[in-house]
Amino acid sequence: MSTVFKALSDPTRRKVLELLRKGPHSAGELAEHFAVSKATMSSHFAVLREAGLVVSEKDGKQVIYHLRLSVLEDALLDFTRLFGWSLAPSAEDSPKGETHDETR
Amino acid sequence: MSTVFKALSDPTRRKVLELLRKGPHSAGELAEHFAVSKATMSSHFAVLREAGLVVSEKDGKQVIYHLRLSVLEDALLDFTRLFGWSLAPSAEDSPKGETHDETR
DNA sequence: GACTCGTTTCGACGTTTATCTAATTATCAA
DNA sequence: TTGATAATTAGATAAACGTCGAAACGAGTC
Repeated sequence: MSTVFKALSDPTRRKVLELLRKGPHSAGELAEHFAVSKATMSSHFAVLREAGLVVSEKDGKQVIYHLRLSVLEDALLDFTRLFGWSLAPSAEDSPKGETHDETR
Repeated sequence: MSTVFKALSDPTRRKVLELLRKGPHSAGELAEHFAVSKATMSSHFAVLREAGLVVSEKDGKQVIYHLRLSVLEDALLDFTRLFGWSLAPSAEDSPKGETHDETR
C-alpha cells in the first residue's frame, strides 16, 4: 500500500496513469507528454511497475505499458474502508476493456 | 494533491490518521502507539498538518490533533473521479465545509 | 556484419526524507 | 523560583528521490 501511495505522490506518475486509462501506450508515446528526459520517465515507469500499477510488455523495439486498474482500485479500497467510505466503479467507460483482468 | 498522497505514503502517518478517526488525541497519546522518538512523531505531525489532513490546537501543556476528514475526502474524490470511480462517505458528517487550499 | 531506433541502465548531483539525541520553549505545580 | 512535563526545534546522518547526459542493450533494417 505504501508503494502505491508513494507512486501516486508524483504528478507525472499520476498523469501517466491517467493517460494509460485510455489504453496501452509505449514508453515513448507516454514520454512525449512530459518535459523531462527519457531516462527520468523510465525511472517513473519503474516506480509504477514496482507498485504493480502498470505492467510492461515488449513489442519489437517498443515497450508497451498497460494500466492495472485493479491494483489501484484494491489499494484505494483497502484504505477508504478504514474511513468508512465506499469506493465503487461508477458504471461507465472501461476503455480498451481492461477492467478486472487479473494477470499477475 | 501531491502532498496528501505523500503524507499517505507512510504507514505511521496512515495509522495516525486512523487513530484520529476515533476522535482528537494529544501528540503524546498518538506517539505512544509507535516505536519512534517523540521528535520523529512531531515531524510526522508536521507533514500531516502541511497536507491539511490534521489541525492542531493547544490545550495547556498538550497539543491536540484533530482529523480533517473533508480534506482527505476531497483529495481522494478528485483522484478517483479521474478513473471513473465514485467515492461515497457512508455516514460520517463532514464537519464544516471549509476547504483547505492546497496546490502542489 | 554495421547501423538505427526505442528504451533502460549507469554514474553523478543536489534535494528531501526519516530518524536520532540534545537543546529549547511553554505550561503547570510546589 | 525551581522543577517537572509536553511538545517542538536544531543539528546531524544515512538513505531515497528526481533529475540529467552518456553509455549500453535489444530488435529490427540494410
